Amino acid sequence: MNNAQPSASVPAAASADTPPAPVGPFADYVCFSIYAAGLAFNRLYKHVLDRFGLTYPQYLVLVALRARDDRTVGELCELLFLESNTLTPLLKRLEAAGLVTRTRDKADERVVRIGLSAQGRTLAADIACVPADMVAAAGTSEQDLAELPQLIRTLDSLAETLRKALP
Amino acid sequence: MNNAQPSASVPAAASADTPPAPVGPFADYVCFSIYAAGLAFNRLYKHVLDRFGLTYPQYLVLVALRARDDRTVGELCELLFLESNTLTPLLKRLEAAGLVTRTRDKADERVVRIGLSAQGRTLAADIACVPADMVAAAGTSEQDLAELPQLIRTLDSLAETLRKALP
DNA sequence: TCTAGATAAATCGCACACGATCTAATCGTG
DNA sequence: CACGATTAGATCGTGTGCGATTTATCTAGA
Repeated sequence: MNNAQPSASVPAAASADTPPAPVGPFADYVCFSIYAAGLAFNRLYKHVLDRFGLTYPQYLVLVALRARDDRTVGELCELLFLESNTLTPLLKRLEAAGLVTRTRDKADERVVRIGLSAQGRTLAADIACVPADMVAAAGTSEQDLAELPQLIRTLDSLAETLRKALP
Repeated sequence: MNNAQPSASVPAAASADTPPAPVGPFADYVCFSIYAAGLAFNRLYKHVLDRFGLTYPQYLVLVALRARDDRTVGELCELLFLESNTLTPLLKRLEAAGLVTRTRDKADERVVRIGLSAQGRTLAADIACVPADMVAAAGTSEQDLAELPQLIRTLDSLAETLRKALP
């Protein structure tokens, strides 16, 4: 009811101060904040990852493979919360770039295993500086940094709730 | 240093418990949490918005126009943090669907003004139930709800920092 | 054994999202 | 008034993302 709505919650901020949602500030506004933060992160990542020729999800795949190699497509889907119809073409692009290998599993021909090529392993090591680059590029304030652990916990919990709500 | 990392932080969770980022848990993991939460929200929105035939950004445009009509493309870009190259085709789709009108501004022929059609106004009123639908579909817990105002503040502040870091 | 279901990826169509670039219109300064 | 600079949208190409479907393989049960 009486929560001081920060002015950045866009759909409401349009007209002066009418909270139009009958259920309170949730749903619309937390969605939008996540959406907008995702856009902003993606844009900054584009710039930071540009010199590696990688997109953000491609970067995530390399980080996952650096931690452990020879993963199946399904494992990567689960890790990144993506569907195979998104990952398959992405992985083919990484293969075309010479960064990963895609081989049918001998034991189960349905499964495709993804491994790092030599070049991919080198790049996976090189991108270890990306988190630091992001912090530097963002010029993150101490205040923001202090709130991040709680932010992550809340986001992960929320995302888990949403994922469980789907068929 | 010693923050109990929830297991959902994917790129690290791959190998047992090695925090690979030299700068601490930021950058990589908060990005990923936002990314994953955005994916989850988007998927749930797809299902909720399906009966209206709208996507999430299309829904945002209608909500913005419901609050105030006859906006310029640039105003909508600013509100939604999108570029014209994203909004222009989206608005053309909404126009093709008969929901909005696109007219050149008489005073400044460079400007295109977006208005709601009669059908668009009806739909904009109908989608007022979407926030409640989302809450219902998500089965949001009381605990999550309590943390949302702080979550929104942190996300908006973070997004603002990121946006200011770009050219 | 042989086939009905289940499973893993892949394919298809559509809609964002962005960087780079283009066009048309307006503005600013001489 | 003129003309370079700016501004508002639009266009183009690439890369996600997802729902629906398809293909190939594997597994269970009669």
